Amino acid sequence: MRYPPAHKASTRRRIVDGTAAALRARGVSGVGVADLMRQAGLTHGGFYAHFTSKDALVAAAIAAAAEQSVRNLRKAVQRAGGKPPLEAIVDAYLSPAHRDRPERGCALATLAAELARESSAARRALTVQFDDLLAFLGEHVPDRRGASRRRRAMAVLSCLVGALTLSRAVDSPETSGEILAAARRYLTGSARRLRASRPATTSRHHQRTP
Amino acid sequence: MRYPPAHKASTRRRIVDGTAAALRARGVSGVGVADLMRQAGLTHGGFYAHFTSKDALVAAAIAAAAEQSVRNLRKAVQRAGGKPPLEAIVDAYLSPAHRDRPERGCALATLAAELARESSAARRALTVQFDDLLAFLGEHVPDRRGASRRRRAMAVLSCLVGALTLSRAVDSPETSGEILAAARRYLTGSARRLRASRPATTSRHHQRTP
DNA sequence: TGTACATCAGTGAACGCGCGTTCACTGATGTAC
DNA sequence: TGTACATCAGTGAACGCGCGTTCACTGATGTAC
Repeated sequence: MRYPPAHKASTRRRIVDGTAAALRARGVSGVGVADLMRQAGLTHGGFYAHFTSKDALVAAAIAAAAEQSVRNLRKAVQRAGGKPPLEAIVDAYLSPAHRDRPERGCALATLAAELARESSAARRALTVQFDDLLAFLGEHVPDRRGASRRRRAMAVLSCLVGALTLSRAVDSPETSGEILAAARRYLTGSARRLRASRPATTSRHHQRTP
Repeated sequence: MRYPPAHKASTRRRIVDGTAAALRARGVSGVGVADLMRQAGLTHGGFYAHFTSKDALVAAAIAAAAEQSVRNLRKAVQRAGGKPPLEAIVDAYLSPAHRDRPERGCALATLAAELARESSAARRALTVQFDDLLAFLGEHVPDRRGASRRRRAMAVLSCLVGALTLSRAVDSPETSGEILAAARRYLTGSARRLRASRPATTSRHHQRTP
């Protein structure tokens, strides 16, 4: 069964991508090595030719999910038209579509609580995702100074992750929608209030760290 | 081994309380029936004389944890002195002490993501905790109208839960502390800004729904 | 060009383990006579 | 007051199951001669 040189790498990618989705849908303890291999069209025995452990696969899958998340939010900013970028991000992140498709969404909302308990490569990968998202948010937050930009990005990200998680956890669809709407309004409202109090910087959404 | 009439109830309470702690420390899939019974000084066989299933115990434990959470926050408000109640709540919820003791803390932060995936009695219990915390926050939020009070309480709760979860997930102690501080500042700052813009209501923290 | 061999991604049986749940049993006590 | 029996919280062996991981093996292909 000798395969072309790129074959193994493409199999690996298939396993990682499938895991990235399954993981966000069912959590780390909700996915099994055998399931994941079957999903990639393989049997479980070959798993350890690709990864040293389940944790290593989970870490790789989180890294893949993280890239996808940031890419999606960048797209949302580009598609936003006249909308301030931060508003576009908040609307996309706190949309019913994101809530209803955890398998394609932000891994922080689905995995942070579970991974907080263990010290693993997976936790490391999740921290990297956190840093990436934070840097991305920092580009679009209305503050001027680096320190306050980082602070606000952290607060906004907390709100995003918390609201999405709660909107998924609550068992009433009405309440779920209310949570998303309330957080959207709170986040974009407080940015507007800040811009209004500092008219000089109103249109500086795209400012970046030097 | 006939026991006094109150004996069974007190055993049940011991199991529930132990589970309420273990659950928040290790998650639903991280605790086993046998462990929990051993922790209460019993063997696993007697479990089903007290509960119909693991899920039923988890639901009871979440209800117990919820009561404790709200009680703790009420205490924080009473102990606050001159501090606005909302600020006392935010400071208590986003304290390093709360972060470092998940087993005594808010169940939303530890269990929401995990329970969002299943429809169970446990998820129902968590929704009740959400409603309780929301009502409690609603008592102390700076808004006047009921609808905007509920909206703001939802946004604040989202921020609290998200920041606590992220501060536990991130693997750098410095970043963890920064997240807590940033969310504290954001939440109390935006309430202050709102109060400042409506001087007439500055001292109405304790106002309640009629 | 033809033959023998090395390679290595993938197979499938097996491992020890912990899980939630079931069930026949125990034995100290309260109750009936 | 003394004896026989019912009660029932708790015991511990056993169940089927799925888990992560290991390992001897397969077999189509590229390479060496």
